[in-house]
Formats: sequence, C-alpha cells, structure tokens
Amino acid sequence: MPTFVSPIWEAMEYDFRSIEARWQDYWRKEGTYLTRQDQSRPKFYVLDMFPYPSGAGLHVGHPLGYIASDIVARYKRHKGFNVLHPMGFDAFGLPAEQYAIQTGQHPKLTTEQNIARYREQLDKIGFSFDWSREIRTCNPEYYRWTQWIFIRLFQSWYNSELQRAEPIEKLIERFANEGYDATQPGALSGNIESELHSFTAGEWQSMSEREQSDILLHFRLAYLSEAWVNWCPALGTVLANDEVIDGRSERGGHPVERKRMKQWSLRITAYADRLLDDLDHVEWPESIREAQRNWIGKSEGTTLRFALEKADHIADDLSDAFVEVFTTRPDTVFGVSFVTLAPEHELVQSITRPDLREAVNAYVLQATNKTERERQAEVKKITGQFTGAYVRHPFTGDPIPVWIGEYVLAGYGTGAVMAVPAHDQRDFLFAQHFGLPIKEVVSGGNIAEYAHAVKSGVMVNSDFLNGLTVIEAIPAAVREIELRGFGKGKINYRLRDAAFGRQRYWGEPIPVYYQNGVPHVLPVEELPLILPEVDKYQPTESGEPPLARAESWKYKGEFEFETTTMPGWAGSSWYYLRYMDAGNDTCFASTEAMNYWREVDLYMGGAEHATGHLMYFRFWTKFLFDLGCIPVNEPARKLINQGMIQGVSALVYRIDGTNTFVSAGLREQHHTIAHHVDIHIAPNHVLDLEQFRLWREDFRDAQFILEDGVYHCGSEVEKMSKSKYNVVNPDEIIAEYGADTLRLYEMFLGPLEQSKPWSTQGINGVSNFLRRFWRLFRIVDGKANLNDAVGSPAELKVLHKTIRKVEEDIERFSFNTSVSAFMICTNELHDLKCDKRSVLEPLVVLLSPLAPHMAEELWHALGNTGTVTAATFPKWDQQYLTEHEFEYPVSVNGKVRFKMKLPLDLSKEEVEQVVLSSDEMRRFVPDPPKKVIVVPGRIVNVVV
RNA sequence: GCGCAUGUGGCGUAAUUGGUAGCCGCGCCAGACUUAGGAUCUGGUGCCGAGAGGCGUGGGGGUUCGAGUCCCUCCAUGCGCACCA
Repeated sequence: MPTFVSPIWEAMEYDFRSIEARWQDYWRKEGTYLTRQDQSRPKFYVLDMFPYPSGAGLHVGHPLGYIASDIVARYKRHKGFNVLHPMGFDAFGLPAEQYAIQTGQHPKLTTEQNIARYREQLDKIGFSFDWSREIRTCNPEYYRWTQWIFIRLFQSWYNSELQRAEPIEKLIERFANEGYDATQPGALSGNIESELHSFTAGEWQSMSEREQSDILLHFRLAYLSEAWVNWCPALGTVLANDEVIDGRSERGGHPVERKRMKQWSLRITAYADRLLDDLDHVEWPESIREAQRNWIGKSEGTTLRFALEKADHIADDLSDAFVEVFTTRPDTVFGVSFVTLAPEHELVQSITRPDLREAVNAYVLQATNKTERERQAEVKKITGQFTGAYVRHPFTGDPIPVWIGEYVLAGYGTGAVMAVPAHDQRDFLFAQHFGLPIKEVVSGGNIAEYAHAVKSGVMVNSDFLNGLTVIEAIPAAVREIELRGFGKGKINYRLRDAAFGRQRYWGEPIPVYYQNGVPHVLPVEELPLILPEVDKYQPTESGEPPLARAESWKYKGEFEFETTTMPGWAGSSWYYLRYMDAGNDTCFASTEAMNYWREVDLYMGGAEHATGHLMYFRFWTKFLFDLGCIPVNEPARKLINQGMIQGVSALVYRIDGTNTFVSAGLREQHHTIAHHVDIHIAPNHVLDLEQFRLWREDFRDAQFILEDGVYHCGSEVEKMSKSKYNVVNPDEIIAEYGADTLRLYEMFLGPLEQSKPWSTQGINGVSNFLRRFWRLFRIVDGKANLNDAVGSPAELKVLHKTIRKVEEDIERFSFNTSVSAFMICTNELHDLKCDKRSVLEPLVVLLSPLAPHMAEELWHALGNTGTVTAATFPKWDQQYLTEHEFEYPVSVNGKVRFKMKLPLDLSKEEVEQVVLSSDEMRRFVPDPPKKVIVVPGRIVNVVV
C-alpha cells in the first residue's frame, strides 16, 4: 500500500482506511440513518430486493443495485424527503436445509452465521440502511404475520362479479340461501370450480361438515386439492411453476416429474385479470411487464361440447357424456376432422374400444411416466393413439374420431382440443402423420403444404359462416354456439394456481390442523405456530415430510398439524409492508404507518424475479388491498433491474496427456485442454508461475511454454462463481481501494441496467479521481486550507454546471454519467487551481450520495458540525451558465469545414451574413450557395 | 417459432429536441520529476493516408439541408416464453 509524502503543501493524503472506519462508527453511534414517521415531510421509500444469505457471501455483483438505491436514498434525503431505506434477509430456503441434511447442523444456525457475514460485508460499503427495521423471514415475530396472511387467504374467496376477495362467510350464506348452479355460476365463474356439481340450498344445509368443507375448498384462495404437481425427487418436494426451468429445479438443477398429489395451493388465477391490467399503470421495465403478460397468457375463446356417439363398448350411463374442448378459433368449427384428448383426460378409460385398450393403455403409461424434461425434449416428435370412440359434430352431426395425443396438455383449457388440421400447425402435422382428413374452411392458404393458421381470409365450406372474414366469423360462431347451448364464451389463462406446500423443514409451518379429515386454520391469537425441533431433516421412512418427525407436535395435544411448510417466496411476498412498522406486535404494520409510507417508490432488484417473486408480491398486495388492510393495489411504483456483473475467468491450456501448459497465443499449435485458474494468481491475465505450482497439488511439477517470457492466460466472460475461480469479493476491493472507490467504480462501469463484466483494472481511474478531488481541499492536520474569496466566473460555471448535471443524472438513474461529470469538474477545477471554499464546499454535499465517507470527512474538515448526510442539496443557478458566445461549426453539404466564434445574440440573418462573407467561406465555396441553414447556438449548414 | 432488450475506438462507455460522433475512464505511446512507486504531473491516442484529404456508430436501403438518433429490411448477441388449442 502507498505510504505518502507530499512535497507540495505537506498536505495529508487521502487515507480511506481511517476515514471510512471513523464515519461508519459515527453514523452507527449517532443513529444517522434511523427513520421516523414525519407527516411534515414528503416520504420516499427506496427498497432493495432483500438477499438470501448464502454461505458464499457477497461478490462484487451483489452490491451493484444496493449502491444505486443507496445513492438515490441519500440524494432524496438531501432534497428534503423523509426516506425509508431498510434491509433484511430472506432467510428460509433450500440451501441451508440441504446443508443441514449433509451436516446435521440446524439450518437456523448456519443461516445466522451467513447473515452475520452478509451484515459485516454490507456495513463496510457504507450503506444508509435503517437497521433497526431489519427483518428476517425465519423469525417467529415475522412469520407470525406470514401465517396470518395465509389464514386470511384461507378465509376468503374471490367474487368475480365484484372482482375482489370477500370473506368465505358471504359464500356460505349464498349457498345456504341459493345453493349452487354449475351451469350458471355467475359470480363463481372462472375455471376454478369446473369439477363441482350443482346443489340446492336444502342440499347444502343437510351436508356434513366434511362435505361442506370439500366444496368450500373449491373457492378458498388458499386451498387443498388433488392436483398435478411438479415433483422433484432429489429435493423431495413439490415446486411451483416458476421454480422449474427447462424441466429442472431452479435450485440445484435436479429433474422434475409430474405427480398427482394432495397439495396446498394459492388461487393466484383469480387475480389473473387484475395482475394483467394493472401492468399498464406501473413504471416497470417493458421486459418484465411483457414476461408477466406471457406468464399470465390470457386467451379468449369458447368451450364447445361434442356429444359422445353411442357404441357397443360404451356403458349406458355415459349416454349423456360429451367431450368439452376449448378453442380460440370457433370460426373453424366446420373444419374439425378429429378430437384429441390429453393422455390424462378422465374419459380416456371409459370410451376406449376393447380391441384398442392395450395400445391406449401403453400410450397413456409411456406419456405419464415421462419427466417434464423428456416431454419437452420430444416436442417435435408426433405421437398419438386412436381410442376407437367417436363424438358427434355439434352442427353437422357427423361422427368425429377421438384420439389421444401428448401434444394436448391436461392442465390447459379442458384437456381436449377440436383438431382443425387445415388451420392449426400441430393439428396439421398430427393429421398428416396419421392420415386424417384435412378440410379447408378459410380461404387464402395452401393447405396441401402447410396449415393456414393466420387470422386472415374468408370462410368457406362453413354453413352459416360462409363469406364472412375470420374476424367477423369468430364472434358469429360464438354467438351461435351459445344460442344453441353447445358451449360458452370463455377466457383461458396459462397462469396456474401456485403450489404452496413444500415437503421440507426450513420454512414457515402452515397454520392448519386436521379434525376428522377437515382442515382448520389456527385461531390468529395462537400465532405464531412455531417451527418444531426435529431429530433429522430428511423425510420419514414412510415418505412423510420432516415435520412428521415431531411426534408430540399436535394442536391441543390431539389434532395433527399440516406437515408441509411454506415455499421460499411466502415471506418475501409482503415484506415491504413490515419495514414500515417492523416492531409492531399487534398487527403486521399499523394503519398510520401504511397510510404514510403507502407503496415502494423505487424497487431495485434482479430481472430473474420477473415471474416468480414479483408476481406473488403483486398478488398478495392486491389481496391485502381487497381486505382493506392496506391503501395500495400495487406494491412498487417504479422498478429497476440492475444488470448482472459477470466474472472474467482466466484459463490455462494444458497439452493433452502432459503436465505442460502453453501460453494462450500459442495454444493453436497443440492439442490442449483448458482449465480455469484462480484469477488472483493471474493479475492482468499473466500467470504467476510460482503461485500456480503451489495452487494445486497436481500442478506442482507444471512446465510452461511461454510467449515474450510470460504466460498469458486466456479469458472468458461468464457468471461469477466459486467453481470458475473468478469471484471478486467486495472486501478485497475495499481493503485495497476503500468503499467510496468501490461504490463509485461500480457505478462508473456503465449503465445500471446493463450486464457487464467486472474488471479490476479500470478501478485506478476512480481511485485517482477521488484523490485528486481530495487534494483540492489542501487538508493539513484534518483541516481544509481554502480561501474565502468569491469564485471566478469560470469556477462558478464549473460548479453550477456540475450541480445541474449530477442532479439530472441521479433523477434519471444515470449514475455512470454523474461520476463522469464529477471527474470533469475535478479536472477543470484543478486546471483553474481553484482553492475557494464557496466553490468547493457545495461539491462536498453533491458528492455525499456517491462517496459518503469522503464527503463526511471533508464536511468536517471544512469546520462543519453534524452530518453531511442531512445537508441541503446545492441549487444551480442559470446566471452562471449563460453563454454569450458560441463557436459555430460551419458545414458545407453536411461536412464540417471550419469554425467561427460569434455572439449568441446575433439573428439568423446576421449569422448567415457574417459566415457567407468570411474568407474561409470563399475558400470552400467560391460560388453563391443554394441554401443556408442557421440553427442558432448549434450549427450553420451551407448547401451548394 | 413468438416476445423483449442490445449492437459506437484495443477495452468500459458518452452524445437533453434530428444539429461538431467518440466526453470521462482504462490501456497504449512520448516526456518531466525522480530514482524502484501499483506515486504524481505534461502532451498524444477512431481508422486509412507522407500530406491534402478520405472513411467511420452491426449490414443494406430510405426520409432530411443534416441521421448513432426517425422509417423499412436483414444480420448478430443476450434474456424470457414455447406443442397454451
């Protein structure tokens, strides 16, 4: 590290080590960042997506978003806002539990250790978090309220006439008075209760508790049902759709299969429309909103029933049976040449003709036994099986064969499609493969070659639809279908209800117990339901979740508790509310606090949460809004996704079968195998040979083929990870350059939202800048040595220009350019040899959001008392910025030829005259010009 | 396949409304002070060319006096979704 002797003013050099320690200590002792409710000031809520504290600690990519949001938080304080800027930990989750299974250590213990390490790392960066509001999702005082919200979900249903959640009592009342008509669900419409049969009020009243409970589960927003789930055998748990990526678990990458299980779910589908529509009213990145729209996948269409044809093999009690399909193209109904059922469809068994039973069973078996991944991998392969049964075409009465095919998904629509091969690509391929008829009903395509699936053309061969365009025919067909009672207009969503139970230990217990097979929620006064201790974290021998190991854990010593726990996203779906009033033990946050802080004004976090966390976050907010608990319908007004910081790996090339390594430039001459090498033993990608030999046992005898006397490593930009030895830790950067330099450099790297590789090389630039800035203040013995004269016009121009630029840049989250503006300012003041207090002091406040430690030190060196973080942001003044002269670039036919300095108050005509009569003009344009364009204060363009 | 985003020097990047492309920083080159330092300061640095000059913002086309910026089209990269009827 540098030891400093400065010959010029015997000034003290910038010693970040003592400065940063001193002020971090001061802020902690003074409680500088504690936030109080203050009705007299406008509020601003800046929130970071809280981290899951992993064992690996933070790398330099993690704080990127935190630094940006911290700058905004500090800036807003200078601007007079009362800022809420909290931090906490998403502390339940799989990795801690996997570790517990391996080591037997309680996940609580490892989680606490990891949090301590995170906290230590975060503290060194100088964030302005109000730690008195810290939350940990695994604390009973916190998850008590997560459980409370679950109970409220259980006690609510969604009234789709009112488009909001209501207490379940309202529904019970309705059943007791009116019963339920499955054909006219009214307020109960949606795709949620399709398996439920009609009943009268009298029938309802005479039902057993168990029967009533089962019916209500079809409506509760938290409900228990038999459903197809994503089962991950390696993790031993069910996963939600967003936790499965390419048929593998998001955590760990284990295969996932489909399994039918009794399972707690949340009815997020009830909110599909509101989740979709309200996307138009939030300031979120277009990519996130688009991802959510796709995820919700709204599509409008109609259901249509095809009555089953009687046949010898079909039982008499199926004489009224039908196949119901969902289609978005009812206009093509006269082009149906077969109907395809999903292999899991409930009718498959009962309609199969005896001679085909064996083939059908085999097909169904192979289809259901496939993992999600296998199924996706074989998407292009066309498979199917005829059942031997026929249905009747609702309009023509023609018999239509019923097939089963894997391309039909059980979970979407009705699990059955009407196949129109002429106008749907999948149906087309299926028909081609099995030699089924292809009938054109929309003109304009070439159905001998491919399906004409676009919505253009005129209807043909279609009875009452003939001659209409597709756009006209769709509503016409729906009208007719509804009129004749064949089906009903319907909206379908790709969005599925969210699996909520996890067969795991380290999560919030679901506050439910069972009495005679009926689930009951705990009375809220008895919350929290504490996670019990268990002897092992594995499932029981009989395959029950780990909580089943807690044998004496029973409600009132008698009733079994639910043994699954909540998923990782439960606690993070409402945490922003808890920060508003973190210590409250009578409710999750007081009404006063929530009416003051309302929603998050700026939410900062990674784009990977587009369809997971951010979806549930919005869902729970809307639900709590419906209950009247909170004043807002959306959790976050503005969302920014910080880009990922990638690592730059270093590679060495071993000649295959030897222990000789060849430098990157020469590797083409050999057959080599690339190995990752720790970037710390290859500074600037030049390998330290000695350290490399010591690095790993098997490299001890390594030989090298060098270029220019050194070994050049290859490099690759990839994700920062331990296994690639390319992790850069913020602590090492801070130890060497200081936290302010780290903060500034992360911002200087480029636009916040962009992904970019980390390169420690460029850090000297900002480090030099901070030292140059420091030197302007001529610090001796902790005191600045400046004079009290007024600034020169040039100095004042630099100052005011910089205030304006930095302010504008922070307002639009362009932090890289604000750092750059500061560098320009420092360079210019240096050139002007500025030593005026009146010019330099405002810059200290301006710098404070970006480099708070240095700003605080300089603030005090200037003789101020109290913290700089409370100082008012300086104001820029136009009078120092107004120019009187401008050097006009004069271009001829769009190419700049020369420049002329002219007063800015000249009129267009005067400028034109002066320019045209100049000597330079005559040199470049001998003849009179065709046209002259003068843009005052910008440019002169002469056309010849 | 569909959707979203991004393409500018050796590198990270900048360019308020269509108005001087390359600010700031890294790296590199030359020098100063000094003498082992990863210090500081000064000058230079888009490409081709000796120069005049020409070329230049992923490629091609267009609008305009003028295009990195607007329009059309193609290409590349990244991310998301994907037999969703």
